[in-house]
Amino acid sequence: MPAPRAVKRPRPHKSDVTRHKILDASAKLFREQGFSATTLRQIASRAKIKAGSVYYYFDSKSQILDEVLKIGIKVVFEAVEKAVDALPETATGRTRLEAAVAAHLHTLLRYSDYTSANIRIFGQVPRTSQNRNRAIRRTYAEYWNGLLQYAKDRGEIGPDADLSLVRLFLLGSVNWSVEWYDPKKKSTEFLAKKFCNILFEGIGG
Amino acid sequence: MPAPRAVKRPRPHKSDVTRHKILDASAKLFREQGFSATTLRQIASRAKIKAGSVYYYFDSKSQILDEVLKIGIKVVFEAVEKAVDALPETATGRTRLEAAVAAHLHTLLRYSDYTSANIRIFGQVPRTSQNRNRAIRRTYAEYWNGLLQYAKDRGEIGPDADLSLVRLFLLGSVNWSVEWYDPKKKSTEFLAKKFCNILFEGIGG
Amino acid sequence: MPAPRAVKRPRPHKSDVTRHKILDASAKLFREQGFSATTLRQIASRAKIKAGSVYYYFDSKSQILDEVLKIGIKVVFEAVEKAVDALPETATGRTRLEAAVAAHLHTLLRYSDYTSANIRIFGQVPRTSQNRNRAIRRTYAEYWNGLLQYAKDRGEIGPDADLSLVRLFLLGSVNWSVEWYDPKKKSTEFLAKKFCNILFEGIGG
Amino acid sequence: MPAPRAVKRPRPHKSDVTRHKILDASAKLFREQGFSATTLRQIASRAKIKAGSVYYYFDSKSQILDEVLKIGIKVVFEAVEKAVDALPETATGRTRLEAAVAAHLHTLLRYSDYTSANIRIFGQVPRTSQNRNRAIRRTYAEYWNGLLQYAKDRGEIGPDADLSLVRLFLLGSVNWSVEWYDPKKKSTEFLAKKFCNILFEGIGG
DNA sequence: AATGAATGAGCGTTCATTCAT
DNA sequence: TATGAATGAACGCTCATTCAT
Repeated sequence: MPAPRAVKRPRPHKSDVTRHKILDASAKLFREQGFSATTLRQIASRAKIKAGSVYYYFDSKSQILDEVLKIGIKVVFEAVEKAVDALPETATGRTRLEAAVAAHLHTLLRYSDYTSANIRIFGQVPRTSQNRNRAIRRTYAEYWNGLLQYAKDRGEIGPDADLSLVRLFLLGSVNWSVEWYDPKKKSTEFLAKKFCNILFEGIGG
Repeated sequence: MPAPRAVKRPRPHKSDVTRHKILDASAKLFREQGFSATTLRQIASRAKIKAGSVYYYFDSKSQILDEVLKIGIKVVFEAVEKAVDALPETATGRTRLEAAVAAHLHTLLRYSDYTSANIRIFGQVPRTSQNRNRAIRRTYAEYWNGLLQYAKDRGEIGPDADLSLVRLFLLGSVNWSVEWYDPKKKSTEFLAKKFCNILFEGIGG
Repeated sequence: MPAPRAVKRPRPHKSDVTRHKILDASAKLFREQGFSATTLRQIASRAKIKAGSVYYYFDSKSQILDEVLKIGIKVVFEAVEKAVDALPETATGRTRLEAAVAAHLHTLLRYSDYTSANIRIFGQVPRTSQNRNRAIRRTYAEYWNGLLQYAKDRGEIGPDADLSLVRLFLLGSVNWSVEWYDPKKKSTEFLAKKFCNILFEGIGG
Repeated sequence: MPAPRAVKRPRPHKSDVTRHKILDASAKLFREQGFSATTLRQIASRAKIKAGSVYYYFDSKSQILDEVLKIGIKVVFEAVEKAVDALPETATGRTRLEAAVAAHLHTLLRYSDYTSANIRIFGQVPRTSQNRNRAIRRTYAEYWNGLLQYAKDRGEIGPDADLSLVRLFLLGSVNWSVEWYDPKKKSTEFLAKKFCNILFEGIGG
């Protein structure tokens, strides 16, 4: 997850600002209503411009979608990487996983409409858009596999575990939280801890 | 969750058949494309009738949605209950949970477009329709809480576990499988077993 | 205006009854909403049958319209003729006119939905239906011309009066009352008297 | 009834022109066929735009109706007021009434599709639209009452006359002319004169 | 850089009508 | 005699998109 956008364009043009407003508005609306229930006019209205102006920045509604989907993964990927990298080299595999889960959850539930939009709508979006998002998703999945492999190599995960399945199991729980999470009740850090506890120790009495 | 439809109407009218075809077509399409990307004409075409005829059976597209959502929970609820009830009285809490997970997964992934449609689209559907589906969803959630409580009471689940959170964690993983499951790779029974193993024993080495 | 229906069919078949119910329902609805805003299903529902059954009695919606329009004039024509014929031979032209106005008003405002429907909707109905109603309307107009001519011949109407224009003026006022008449405020007899007073004596001080 | 639109917007936008074309087309079609028999596509076609474009200017078909109905009364009101105001202060009540009738008739029969549409369709239009038109209709009726009262105060109308009834009688005749008037046969001025003669002197021999 | 105006395609829905039963 | 089921055409309306300004 390299190449922060800011390197390319140190001082954002006005156009960059508007472009961002369109994307922000779209992410929020896609997340709330889904892609096809969201109209260009809703997007434009939230971005405080007129519908026609959107086409100065994007060729089509599905180009906006592609960008939103891409940013959604990019943002969560960067956050997770950053959280793991911030750990001391001596950190255990489990500590790393906990940091990753916490960062993923925080991004998904508190920070980024792009990520939550991606997680929520991916399955209902036109297949062509899904396909365009698949490469980056795969890279992100590989990163998690790496995290799990690291722990397994160090004996923190039992030798019989099917890591792909574990990843699916863990990220399933985690992503599904977008459907029920209420920020007034629990913090994302608390949740991350609990999820990792269950994952590692199980609930058996 | 009893009441098999067949008892009420032993010989279905022609109209019942068409009504069912409409619902089946809708469930499949909603599941694939989401609610608002699905058109009445697509539904009609899959049901092999003309678009106008749909209105002989339903007042509106969202009435179809309501019915699809309702059936989606009803069907999985009935399947899970039936699977658990089929167990001997002596079955452990964990066995019951495993049977429940297997039945839920099978219904969701192999059997019912209604259930998978519900799980997939609920979050992107108009709030009014969500609300109309909430009562039965709550009942279903209560049933799972009961299953977990049973295991906890018998000491199969540790005394500190927050059962609501466990349910969310477990059903999250399970429901999320709708996004990645490939019937050619693993059976739902295998998956159920694995999920329960992770849940109870954890992956710790 | 001869041929009372009962002569042709002394004992009405059941079908005659239903046919009548359809016509009654149509007249009422056409009068209230106009022709094209009235649906076959509304008609059927008021007649307590199903929409398809209407076609056992009529070939099309506009055939119903034709019949309603025809009956509308027939009924008021018969009522007016009867009222005039009931007068003694010695009755003056003005008395005859007053009786005619009273009968027309009563039929239009209190008695027949067919007549009020005709008066209200004629101008907005397809030209073909208008044309089919024109013959009987002309006959009715001639009858009024006769009434006026009778009065003029006897010197009750000034020799310079253009009778066609007088008829238009009088029947205009009278027919327009369908737009404002409130049965709780004035009787049709009172109105007829007033109208004739204005027509004959004017309002000049 | 003053307020010439032109003062507000000296140079009409292109949009104003199209808006007007839509209203003109609607008034003409409503007048000819009634409200509900008139389709958006007919309106658009007469306005030389596409059906969808109508919605750039109006929210709904019934908003067009409301505007047409309002303009219909506004226009005839303004014309009548202007005609009466053009008379010398010394003009008699009868002269004023004659001018008013002439202006009303001319607007209704020769000048404004809005006014003739209003007069013809009001009774068959949805009640909600009727109600929205009622305020301005009432104001117009009051104006006529004022005209009649003026004549009565000066002794030109007999002291026993019920002015509301007289107004209904007169305007009934006048409005009804929309159903039979043929511009090739008589001028509206001629008709106005005749109507007032009958009204004031009656036809008595 | 942004918009007002317009469009074409298609949407959910209605409705007169048909017809086997 | 009447209806349940279905249809085809059209309706009011929405929407992504275009483009001159």
